[in-house]
Amino acid sequence: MRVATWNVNSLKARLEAVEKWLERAAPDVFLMQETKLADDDFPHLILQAAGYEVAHHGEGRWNGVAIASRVGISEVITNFGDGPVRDSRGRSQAEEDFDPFDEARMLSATCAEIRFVSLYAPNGRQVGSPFFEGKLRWLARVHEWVSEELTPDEPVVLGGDLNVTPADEDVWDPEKAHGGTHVSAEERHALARLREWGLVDAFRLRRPEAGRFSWWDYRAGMFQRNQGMRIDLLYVTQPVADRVVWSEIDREARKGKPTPSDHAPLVVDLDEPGKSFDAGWEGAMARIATRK
DNA sequence: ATGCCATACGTTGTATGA
Repeated sequence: MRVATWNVNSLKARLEAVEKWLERAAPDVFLMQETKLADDDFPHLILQAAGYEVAHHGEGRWNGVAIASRVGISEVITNFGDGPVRDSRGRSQAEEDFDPFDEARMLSATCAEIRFVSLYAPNGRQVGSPFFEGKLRWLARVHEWVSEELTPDEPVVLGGDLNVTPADEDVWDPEKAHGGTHVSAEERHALARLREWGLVDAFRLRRPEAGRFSWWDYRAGMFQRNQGMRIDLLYVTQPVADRVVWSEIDREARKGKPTPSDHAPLVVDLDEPGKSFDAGWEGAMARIATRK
């Protein structure tokens, strides 16, 4: 069984790229973030034609999370079960009106007897800003929800764009990484609490090396220099960790035409390897190592 | 120190992203 997560940075802009990638990698369960769609605008027929049933939780202009499955989908929960979110089309963007719990950032469903959670953490903007405080509150809510609703001995896959690097080897240069967000001790502590509860970083079970990132800024040739961050994660409970046989970030998907998402998909295989593909790391890492 | 690029919304610019 293959599990994947990808921040697509607008499913409307990326629909063809996503269709092609589903053929390329053939995941059984596929978490998406930043669909940037209202629920009514989700292209269910196109995903259905590709073999997937989809649960989507959107709000229009920003955010939006989904779970696509070809092994069934049930028990859908949105926004921590705390009620509807606000439509972001035409709503206030004032700082004092920011509330991450009024945004479409959390969706959960059961597929093939595993509880999946698709997450899109707030960006945080600047350390110490109201947006950063909101990000920490939201990450704490993830921990609270997991603690109250799940147990570490049941199969859980919690993943998505967490907007936090777990450790320094997950960022090209912690000093230069956006003035502290995504690398701060507070944000990393929030991830550590999830691990202490019973979640394991599935990618790290199979890929211990530094320098394999899932996000690169569009600007300044960051991707070509492999100056990025690993902020897209699949955290799994031990019953799932025991089944992990392979993992990779698909760097090739960051090259899509006409424009790619600024994130690459993360793939984890359970029980047996899925469809094989060249993720493009071997040549890329060799070229980067020889560059001045 | 800032822009670099890309998205949506909607219009020749603004907000957001990480």
